[in-house]
Amino acid sequence: MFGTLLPVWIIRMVKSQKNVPDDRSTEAQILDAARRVFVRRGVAAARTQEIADEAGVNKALLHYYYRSKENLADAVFLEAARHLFPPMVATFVSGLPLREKLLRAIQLQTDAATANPFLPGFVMCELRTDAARLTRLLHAVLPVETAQQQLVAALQADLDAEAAAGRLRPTQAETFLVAFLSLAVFPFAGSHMLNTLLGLDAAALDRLAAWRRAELADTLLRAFAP
Amino acid sequence: MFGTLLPVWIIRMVKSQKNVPDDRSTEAQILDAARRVFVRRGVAAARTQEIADEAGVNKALLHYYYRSKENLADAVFLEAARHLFPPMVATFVSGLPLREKLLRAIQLQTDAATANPFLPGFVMCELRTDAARLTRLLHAVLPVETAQQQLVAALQADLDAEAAAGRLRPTQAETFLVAFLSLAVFPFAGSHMLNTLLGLDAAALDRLAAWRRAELADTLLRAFAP
DNA sequence: GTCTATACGGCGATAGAC
DNA sequence: GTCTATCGCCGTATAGAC
Repeated sequence: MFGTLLPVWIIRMVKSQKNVPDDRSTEAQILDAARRVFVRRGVAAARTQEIADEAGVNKALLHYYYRSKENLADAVFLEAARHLFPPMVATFVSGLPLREKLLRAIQLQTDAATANPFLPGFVMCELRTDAARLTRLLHAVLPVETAQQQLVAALQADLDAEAAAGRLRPTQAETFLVAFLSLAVFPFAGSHMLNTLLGLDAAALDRLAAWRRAELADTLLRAFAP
Repeated sequence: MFGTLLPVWIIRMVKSQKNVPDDRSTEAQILDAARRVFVRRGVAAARTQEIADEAGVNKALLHYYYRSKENLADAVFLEAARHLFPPMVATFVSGLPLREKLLRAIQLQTDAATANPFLPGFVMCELRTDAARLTRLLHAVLPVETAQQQLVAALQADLDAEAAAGRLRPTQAETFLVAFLSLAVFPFAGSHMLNTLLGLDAAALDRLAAWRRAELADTLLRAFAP
């Protein structure tokens, strides 16, 4: 259907508007290799040669499929983000009780960070100095403004209801949300820091992750109790 | 006292063993410029030419004083870390009541992160994939193992005492410490993420910082209350 | 101490052959 | 689609004038 001499990024632009399934051979191998190397080295320190070696192809093929290391990093991010952000937003705007929302959100975040350690580090580090790029990537995954408004509005309604019932203090949704994200994301994003700074090894970090799955929702609710 | 033809990094090695005050002219200007450029671009994306321009000196002088970009980044880190980590450890091993310790620690962390946005990002991002370097740098600032043990032991004693008095649930020091660091550090380290993801502007982040200074200690204690 | 000038090597990007 | 060869940028390093 597509001429074999067309650069792949042009084919991809057409396919992305037509739901044509991608060819999952060399292109996917490069993406998998890139994810592994990015996780191992960080994007900045990753060498395209190492990615090519790990994928078993030539360095020039990376350019053929993705045109630049930056695009390759974006593709890795998007693949992971599509599996995390939409379900996360859907959870918070669902009709579930607040405690159930928190439990599901923690489950989503924990599973995503375990399956894909790339995501938190990439967002916090590589995109730190390029807000425009982060904005562009997020808009490829979510209707950001709409999702923000709906999520914050739904959470504020939950918090107001809990406050009216005397189960929580009056609380701003932003405050609660930042506390939630801090407790859920930081231990993954900063695992190296915790390892060196506090001497927490992989086993200790696993225990903490288990604690979060079991206790974080109730701990957070207790933190904002009257 | 030192020959003016000796490379500065050798002079520095001698001075660091003798408490000789550094010359605070060109060398300090380079350090200040490097800090600004590193904060603006991230270390990996920072160009040594931009640092030299910003310091008003030639690129060769960077090599004369610091030998490499990595050494320059280390120097920026050490300057900031010396002002944060030792007082932080001292606070936790002091004889103050737990609530006072938390209030002081939050004050220290907030002041440090405000005065020096370089630190959390540098540790979480640039040192993420180089544990050996982080370890080496920390040992230049603190007796890491000793400090870790004393801090965790002191905190565990506090938590046990509070639990015995019925004011807290039985709590592991590691769990409490990670929760504290998450809530105190993440909003700074991930400010760009919060900005784009949740639409929090600088004013909103300032309000959250004010909230943490005023409320975080009690919120954290409430989170681990019976 | 500070500068100009220059060289080397690594790496990302790219052209062109097949 | 895949490869070889090459270009250009940048960090590092050094020589040498003042």
